[in-house]
Amino acid sequence: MADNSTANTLRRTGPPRKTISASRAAASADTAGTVGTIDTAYLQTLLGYNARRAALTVISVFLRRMEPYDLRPVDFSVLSVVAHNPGVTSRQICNTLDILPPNLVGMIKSLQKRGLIARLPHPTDRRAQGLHLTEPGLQLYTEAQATATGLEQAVTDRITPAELQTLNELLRKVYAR
Amino acid sequence: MADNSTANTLRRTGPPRKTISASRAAASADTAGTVGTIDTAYLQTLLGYNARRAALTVISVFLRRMEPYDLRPVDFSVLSVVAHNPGVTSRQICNTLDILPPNLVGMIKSLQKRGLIARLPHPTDRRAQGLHLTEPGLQLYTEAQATATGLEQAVTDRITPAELQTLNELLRKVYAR
DNA sequence: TATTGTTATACTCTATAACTATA
DNA sequence: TATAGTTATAGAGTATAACAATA
Repeated sequence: MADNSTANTLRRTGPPRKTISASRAAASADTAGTVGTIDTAYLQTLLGYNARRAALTVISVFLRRMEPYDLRPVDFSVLSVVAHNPGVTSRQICNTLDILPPNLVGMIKSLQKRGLIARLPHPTDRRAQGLHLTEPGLQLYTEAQATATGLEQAVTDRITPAELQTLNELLRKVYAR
Repeated sequence: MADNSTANTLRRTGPPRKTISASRAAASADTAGTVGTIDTAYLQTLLGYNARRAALTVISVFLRRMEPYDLRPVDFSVLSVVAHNPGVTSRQICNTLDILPPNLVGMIKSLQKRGLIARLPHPTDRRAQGLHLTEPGLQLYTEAQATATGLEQAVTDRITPAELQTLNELLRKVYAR
């Protein structure tokens, strides 16, 4: 935790401060030019900063635990959407996960090459293709999903399950626009 | 919000599901191969997914509103640390913001070239250099900080200020390890 | 021997333009 | 005329190795 003496003046809920001179003075009052503990109190008031740091923390654990399945977060997300929405098209995945079409092509190709997904002709639109998990794909994804659920519990061991649910709900309210 | 009939079975707080067949059946029961609304209920239970989506949402607004200052999120973070910790060293910034030293060099160089920061000889360590905001740097950062505070309020208009504070506190508990 | 700042470089991620086949 | 999928490619972001100067 950062120094509370300066944090209190920065974390107040009122209007934005006009200057930052108070906290500058507080941070450099003791020595001339050297800094001990770094004051990040202001950045810690920013949702963008906190959300990004938290996401990177979770993702680093994700990368480690998903190594056995050779799945990056985006691969897992794609598999998850296909698993829960058999017959989904590439374009639908792009819209759902905010992936640009050219960047999805390689992922789909790779997952298909690994035998995890299959592309079937779309029943009504000959331009599109319906994506489905293969049997090995379903087996791998099922294990990966259990791993994902487990690592979430591990990485959130500093908050209660109720707090985690609150956290997820609040985050969804921010990005669901 | 996603379909609650399937979401309820996926969002429960018990142990991980062994299979995903129930939600697959639910998603594809009506038509053979086509998908209407995409079910992302499972992904929405993952903090990693929600935090990343929320961060990207905030960042996209950040990029737009910070255009007048020509500051990316990382530039703003660096300026913020320097502003609140005059005399801080590059290495300290790297440790604080999780930036690798080689990737900070160019940013510092650029901010210095723009006349926003100055590198002064470190008082006790001749290898290091203390970073400080210039007067124009302080002026620009002060405006940018007010803009950042303002855009946070705009992007979190779906939750209350109290909820935002809860959200930020919970996120910090996740990444402060 | 370890650390600060740096260069060079490779790798990954993200974004844009343009094409084809079909709607 | 618009959309689904694709190719090629550019740009931004992130990573490792290795070096000189100093601790």
